Amino acid sequence: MTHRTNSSNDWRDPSGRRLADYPRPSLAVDTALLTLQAHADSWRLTVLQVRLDPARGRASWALPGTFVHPGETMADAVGRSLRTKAGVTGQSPSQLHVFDRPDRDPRGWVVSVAHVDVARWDQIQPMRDPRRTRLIDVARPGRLPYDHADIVARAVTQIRDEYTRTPDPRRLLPEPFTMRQLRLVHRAVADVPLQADTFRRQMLPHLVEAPGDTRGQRGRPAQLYQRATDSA
Amino acid sequence: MTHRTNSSNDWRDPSGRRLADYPRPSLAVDTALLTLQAHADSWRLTVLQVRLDPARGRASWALPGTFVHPGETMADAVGRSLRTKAGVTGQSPSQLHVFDRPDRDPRGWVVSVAHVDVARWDQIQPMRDPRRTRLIDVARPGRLPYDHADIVARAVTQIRDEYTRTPDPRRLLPEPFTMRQLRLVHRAVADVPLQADTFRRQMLPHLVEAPGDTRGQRGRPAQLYQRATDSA
DNA sequence: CAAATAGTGTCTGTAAGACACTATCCC
DNA sequence: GGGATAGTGTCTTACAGACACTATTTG
Repeated sequence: MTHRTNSSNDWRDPSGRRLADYPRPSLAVDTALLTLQAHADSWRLTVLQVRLDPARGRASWALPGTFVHPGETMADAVGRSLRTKAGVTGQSPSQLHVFDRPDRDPRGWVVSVAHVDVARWDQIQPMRDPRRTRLIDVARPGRLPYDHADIVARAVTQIRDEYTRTPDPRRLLPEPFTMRQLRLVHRAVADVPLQADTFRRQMLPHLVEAPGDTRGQRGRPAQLYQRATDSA
Repeated sequence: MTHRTNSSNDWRDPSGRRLADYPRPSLAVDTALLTLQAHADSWRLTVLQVRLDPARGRASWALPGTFVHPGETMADAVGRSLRTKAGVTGQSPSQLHVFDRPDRDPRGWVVSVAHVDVARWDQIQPMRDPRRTRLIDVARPGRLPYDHADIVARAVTQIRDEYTRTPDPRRLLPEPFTMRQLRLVHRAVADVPLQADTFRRQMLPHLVEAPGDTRGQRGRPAQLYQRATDSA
């Protein structure tokens, strides 16, 4: 909607009514925060869930979400919900889909914008309260209320798609990193084996060599890399 | 946001307030309806714009949009705005992006969900009122208010992306069609020359032959095709 | 016949996928 | 040396892009 008007909240439409006189929905955000969890010598891809109102009978889990407050962007609200409900900070989720069935929430007219991001759990774990948060494998996210199972499925598809094009676009790895570290991260996201030589040749055009010494591990020392500027 | 509650609008939060007691944004939809316009013996890709409030001085144009009403989905609102503002029916736009800067609309807190679809103008033209609607080349959409220039750019990118994968996914062509008709439509969307032989070999796996006679045109008659079920 | 469009044969370059091999470290 | 990891050479297959050619119609 786009009528240009004088800049004041006294704006009135042709029938003399102000914007605030019309019914409006509540605006919510829900976030699928996919997390890489260390598991044996690789990673597992899970999704962060938070406990709903523990007073209400048996455990019930959902994606973290909140209503958007006035003066706030959806990104602000996502950050706030992750911080207050799961102790997670520093994420920058992106929009995934808007859920707007008028009857989707029994509390009334609530439109929810689903968001997605990825993080390594070992970088955000210190703030976790295990009684209020849990990490569930993305393949079996459990019973989730509302559209949350749908959100998880879309989130996984979205992130897998991003990770087929470019090296670690969500910056799970700090630079510089070795090709092996990059491959293990991509392996966890994609959930299919990635052959080392093919993967290397796909990624090399989007990487530049970085200085540094990787001796001290088993095997031949590896070259360090950074993301090339063309791959963000 | 996702607390499971009893299904009634009397729901109250821990401080005893109802949903309706919290401030809510107005929810709007805006639609970039890209249109293929016959032009010489090919097509031009344009975007539909509608005139804003003609009483307000010199002409000003914008993408069609409206506020979402209670009980309505965003898809409903998009259909209503296209019908009442441009006389266009039968489209099924898809979500593109949510614009939510708190200060983006001088009338107050307005969150807008941008949508996109494509149509052939010769199929919707009969209802057009030329004083209230116009079609502008997508490369130079003119001065547009709010985020509308951004919406057009995203819409074009989105549609071009869809049309690189599959034959006419938005069903601009009625079945059956010839390879030439398909190529001209894709050519207009992509805005780059498409070589006939390469295009054919890319599309054939997603098409099945259809019966019918195409004699009566210039040159050798062409095979008719339908979309294969795997390319919806 | 010419003009026009439809469709195929084929060459070249590139890249994915796979396997084998070499390279360089730690123990 | 043996084990482990890093990295390269190279073969096969596939396919995009391009050009040339054949095929079938109208006028």
